[in-house]
Amino acid sequence: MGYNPPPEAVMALPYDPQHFEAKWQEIWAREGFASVDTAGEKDLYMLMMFPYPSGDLHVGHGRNYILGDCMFRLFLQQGRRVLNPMGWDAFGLPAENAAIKNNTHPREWTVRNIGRMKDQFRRWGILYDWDKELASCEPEYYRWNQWFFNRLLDKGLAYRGSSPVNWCPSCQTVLANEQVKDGGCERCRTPVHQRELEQWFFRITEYAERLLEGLDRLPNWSDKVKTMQRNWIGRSEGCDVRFRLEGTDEPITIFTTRVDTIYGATFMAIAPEHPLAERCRATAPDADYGAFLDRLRNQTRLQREAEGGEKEGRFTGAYAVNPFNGERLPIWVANFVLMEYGTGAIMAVPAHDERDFAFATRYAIPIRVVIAGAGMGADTVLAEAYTGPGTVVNSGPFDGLASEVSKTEMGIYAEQRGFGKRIVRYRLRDWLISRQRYWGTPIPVVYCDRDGIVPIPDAQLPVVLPTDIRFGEVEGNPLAHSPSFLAATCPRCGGPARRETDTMDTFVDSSWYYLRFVNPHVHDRMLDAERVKGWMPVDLYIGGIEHAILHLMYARFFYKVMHDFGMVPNDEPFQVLFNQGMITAFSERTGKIEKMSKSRGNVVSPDALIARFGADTERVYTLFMGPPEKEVEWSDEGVAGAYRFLQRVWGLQDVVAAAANQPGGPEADEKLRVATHRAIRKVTDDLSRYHPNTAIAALMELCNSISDWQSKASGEVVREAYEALLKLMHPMAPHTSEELWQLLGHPQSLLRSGWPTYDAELLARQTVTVAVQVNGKMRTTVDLEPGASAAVATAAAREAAAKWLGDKEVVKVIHVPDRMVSFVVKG
RNA sequence: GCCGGAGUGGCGGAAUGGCAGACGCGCGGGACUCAAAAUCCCGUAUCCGCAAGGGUGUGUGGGUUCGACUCCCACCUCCGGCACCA
Repeated sequence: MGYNPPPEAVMALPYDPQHFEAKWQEIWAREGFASVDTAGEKDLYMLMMFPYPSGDLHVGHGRNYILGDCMFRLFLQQGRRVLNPMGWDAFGLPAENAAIKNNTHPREWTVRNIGRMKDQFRRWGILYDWDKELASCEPEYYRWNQWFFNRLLDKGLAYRGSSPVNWCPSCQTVLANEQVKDGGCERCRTPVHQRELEQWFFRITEYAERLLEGLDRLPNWSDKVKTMQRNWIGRSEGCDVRFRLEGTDEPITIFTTRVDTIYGATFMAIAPEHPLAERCRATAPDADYGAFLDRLRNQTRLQREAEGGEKEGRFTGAYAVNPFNGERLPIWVANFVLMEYGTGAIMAVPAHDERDFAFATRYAIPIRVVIAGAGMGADTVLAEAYTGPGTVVNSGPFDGLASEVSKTEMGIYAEQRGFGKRIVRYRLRDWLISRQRYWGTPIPVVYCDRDGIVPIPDAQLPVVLPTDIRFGEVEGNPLAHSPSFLAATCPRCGGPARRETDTMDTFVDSSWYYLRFVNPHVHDRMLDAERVKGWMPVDLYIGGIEHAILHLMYARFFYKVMHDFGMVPNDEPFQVLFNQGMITAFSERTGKIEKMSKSRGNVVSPDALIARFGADTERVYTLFMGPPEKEVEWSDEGVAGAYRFLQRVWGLQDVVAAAANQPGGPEADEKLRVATHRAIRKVTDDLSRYHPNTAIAALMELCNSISDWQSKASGEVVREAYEALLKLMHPMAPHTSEELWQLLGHPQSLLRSGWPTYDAELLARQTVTVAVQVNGKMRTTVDLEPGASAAVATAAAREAAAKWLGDKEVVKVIHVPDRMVSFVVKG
């Protein structure tokens, strides 16, 4: 059996995707398959994370968009009304750096790249509703960043504050905590420095609890992303306790999660940046105290981490009084206490905290057990800190309580006496949005000598980026050197004012673009309440895992704020989140398998690939490589396999034509029909759970079945199989399937030809192969009618397994209908 | 250290607790060809065996079960995140 080539005369042309791919791209665009009027009823809103228009797309980028297009086409074939827009995250540093390098304007570079990328999408056969296209660098878009900034300001959710911030000397700007990775700038890896600066913040900490709680209502987000966000938010329950600075009435507050150990505190430790540390400069006993402080404060995060947890400190000379027992505790400055977390001061309990233990050991500070675990007593000498639970000892009135109980009791005690408070703290910091760069949304405020910080009234928005800027001529932010931009009028008093020259973090843009897509042509307001109510939330959001914290947390924050403002109908923007894995490749330069990137020299360009094999080959291969959520390595051999598959499908048109009038036979017809309908069932199921890889495997099997039965089945059945194959493969290989569909004589696009349904009755009446086990070992199989009774199945299985059963006693028979029969025998 | 995910042929990978290795790549053999490429057909976990057949196999060790890649416990390795967070 196999491929019997039909006579030369009727042979179709060889598979040549160059010949028809562009044609179909044009037809799809012209017919407007992707356009949706959002004034109408919502069916489904799907979205890919909008890209930064960097210009060069490689096959690794393709994965995201190809997967999305595959799902989109499936939905369209199934007759659904789907909003699937695309836009550009168009502000950002690369454009500005390119402008400096080439002496152009960031806009030119950006617009050119957008053009290139749109063209790339088209050549991949990817459809979007381009009528909804937006670019965040357009005043039409970013004016709403400014408008929303004003709303945040109204509610006290935007504020200007001073705090130690991360400064990247290479990018010449500050960064949010979320944008610092391993102590370096996430973009350029330059170590960041801490600087005390006045900057604009969004009060995301106000929403910490709700950001945390909301995660529980997102069953269709991966645990990975949710865990990352939970870690980032870093909730911990504890107690603030107010100590007194000895010899004064001055309080010094610490935060602890282990108030149950407070009788074991033998010293207090404060961060080098703590105000008290500075005040003790003159009186501290160690001569190098001041130098020590300066050294710690000037350390970068990276340097601090490089010290590998080595505990170091100096005695300040001051003492704190423990409000629980009146004991005086020496106050030390310690390198392991962070000013950013809690109050920047801790009570140190060496017996029950590893860090405190290490520090106390080094500086010969007493260690006092107050929690006795199993086998421990009040006088146990510890070789290491005991951090587990136990019975409270050496703790006055609390002795004998279980540590968990005393944690609550002591908290209540402190509250009643007025020197403490049970409290929840978070690791999450407020979102620093100021950037000292040009290519971003101007922060809409002015500084007036008389009125101070004055926001630009809504009616005067947008504050537009000036265009008379020469790039590369001055250090730092060119806005700060633009006299026309700087000079402003105070909206309040009409006097002269200086305009804010910082721009907004580009993550502000991406925090709400998915809302603008619903009403991109509404010009008098940010959002159209009706349409937003109709279409939000996004049902399916596809993007890379690299945004697990940054974009996805900021967007959730914005959405919750908007919910509180009554602007959106619910409080989580993305129902289902699908994170596709990276495509990697071997890099000659580094000798490793790594993420594709220009700098690693391991990119595969889609241009050459499309020129040689066509876009469908790249699509099929990309989807076939492995499950889309996993990381996979690109292989040129694998591409050839995808090409071969498409070629075989193409070649089958001759087979179908040759079989057209043949009568077939009942057995062959049934066999091929079963193969066809099983494929329909499997492809439908697999695609709906985002497994295009196994869906393609099923298509390959159907293709093999058609080859196998083409000469024996009737022309009608062969054609049915082939038409199903074309419909089923359309989401993965849209050009090839459309062309073949048309060659079969169908005037309508596959996008309007429906999705096949399978004949459940046909599949249900097929004989089933039932496994036969003896003592748990798989021995043989029997073919049975579906739904065979236990008696029938057991009898057949007993006969088939006679060889293994012999005359042994059958103790038990387990029958799983249509699956297996298992004998348990004795002896 | 804590949290999440993963470990299956030469490779990418399939398998609601019920025939492990679908499908593809690669490799071997064959057909076609003067020859090669392309294409098509057959084979391809491993060990014993000419074969029929049988043994062993899903990171390691235990457990639950008639039956475990799948569930439970302990451990190892890799990937990702957080990390002196009090």
